[in-house]
Amino acid sequence: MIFQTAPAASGEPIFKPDLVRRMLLSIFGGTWKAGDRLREENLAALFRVSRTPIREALQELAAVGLVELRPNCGALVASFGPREIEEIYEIRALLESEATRLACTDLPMEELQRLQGELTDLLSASPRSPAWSQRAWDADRQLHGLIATHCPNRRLAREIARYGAFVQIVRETVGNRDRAQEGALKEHQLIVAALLRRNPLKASEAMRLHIHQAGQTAVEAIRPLFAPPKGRKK
Amino acid sequence: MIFQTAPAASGEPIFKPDLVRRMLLSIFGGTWKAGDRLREENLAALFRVSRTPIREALQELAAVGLVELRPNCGALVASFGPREIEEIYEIRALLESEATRLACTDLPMEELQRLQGELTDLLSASPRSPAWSQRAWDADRQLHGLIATHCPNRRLAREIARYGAFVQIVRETVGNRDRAQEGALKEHQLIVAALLRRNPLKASEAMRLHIHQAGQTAVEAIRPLFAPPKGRKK
DNA sequence: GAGTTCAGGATTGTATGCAATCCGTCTTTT
DNA sequence: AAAAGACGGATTGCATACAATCCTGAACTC
Repeated sequence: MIFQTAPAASGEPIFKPDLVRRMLLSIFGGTWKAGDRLREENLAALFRVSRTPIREALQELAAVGLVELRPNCGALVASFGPREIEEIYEIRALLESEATRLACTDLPMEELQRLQGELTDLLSASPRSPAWSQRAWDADRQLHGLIATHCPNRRLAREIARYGAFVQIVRETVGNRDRAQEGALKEHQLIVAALLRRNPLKASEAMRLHIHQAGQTAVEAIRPLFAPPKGRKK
Repeated sequence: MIFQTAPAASGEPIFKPDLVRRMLLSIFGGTWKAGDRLREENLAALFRVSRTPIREALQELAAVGLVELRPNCGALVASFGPREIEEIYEIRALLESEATRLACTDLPMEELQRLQGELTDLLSASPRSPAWSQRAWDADRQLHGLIATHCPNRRLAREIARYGAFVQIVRETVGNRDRAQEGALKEHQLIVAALLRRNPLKASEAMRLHIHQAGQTAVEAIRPLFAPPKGRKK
């Protein structure tokens, strides 16, 4: 098991935001395999709710592409291997680099400088404790969030946010890898430096590279989970 | 999905997609204004169904961004003026230019040559009849469809298809404008020529410009509808 | 008179029951 | 015996009923 997957017969009722999230974790965590057919009644029993919220949760998951909803045939779990992860990061790289380019001139200097300081602190900190990892991820979220917030194309920001769930879950799956995090922080420094110089193209390209790197890390971390072909290919 | 109602494999009247499409047309057609609060019970009465399919349709519309779904507050019709159209075309330009770049080497020569011939025919045809417009739109769809089909990043193709609904509806709103269509055909020629030369960067850039131009046309066509807040709406 | 609180109505969220549909299997006919 | 059609179980799609929540407004207190 990759990480703590939800089910396990807790007697407490589940509320909708949690419901979607828990189903998402179950899907991504490997409770079900790609191509599995999810039956509403089973899910309803599993999560202790009726079929109605289950159906709505499935629709939300289908909108993000985690399940395929076929009329009168139920929900099929989408495939989610290294290839799909790579595709997602390719799209993220596109969207976020563009957002970086567009937001570059609007980003408040003081925020950028604060982030720059935080990045320097993090990289010079000696112990790579879990707390350090947490701070590093917070810094990552702050940078991406800052750009999304100041992106003049609101729909673009929205599309980026759509992929936030994936990123979050991939992170939880990948786990804390100091080496990768350190690399990410250095890439962040490049981005912030370009933003401070108000150089949209440089910043955009730095962001593209950063997400490309993150994608490679994620793919490498996930590949072993899919490497042993345990037969269930079809 | 939402538009491109099921490929007519079965001629039967499909209920739910039809419902979503009708709501979509109502929203975009001006039955409701931006910010209007849609109440499920009213919609249910209007479309003669119960609230359950209405809720599901609203979720689908929310997934595409046509309504904003707020917990316990119902569905708010999203704003849809020139600014939003511009944003959409900006994103389309990003996605489709990348898809063009990725698909460039895989596109079958014969299809490209056929399209090239069709474009030449269309541009040399003298009468700009409605039939000509139809053929021109078909050629447009074929080009974009061809690229999406051969795009190795399947999720990217899926995201592009998500915006197909907007494109379709914007077209119906904008109507056929010969001058714009003629320009689009010439841009198509540039794209196809680059694809035939297997030049991904040139093709990608040509696609980006093409969609940018189409976006400008759409914005100009839609702006007058929003300039005076008088009743172009019912 | 203004702010607060509580009650009532209105609206969304959830549960359950029923109808329509699909798939597997068995029977019947050629 | 093989193929085709029909029947039954299983599952999704829809409708209705109920519970929880939110907004409105008015009355009450300070």
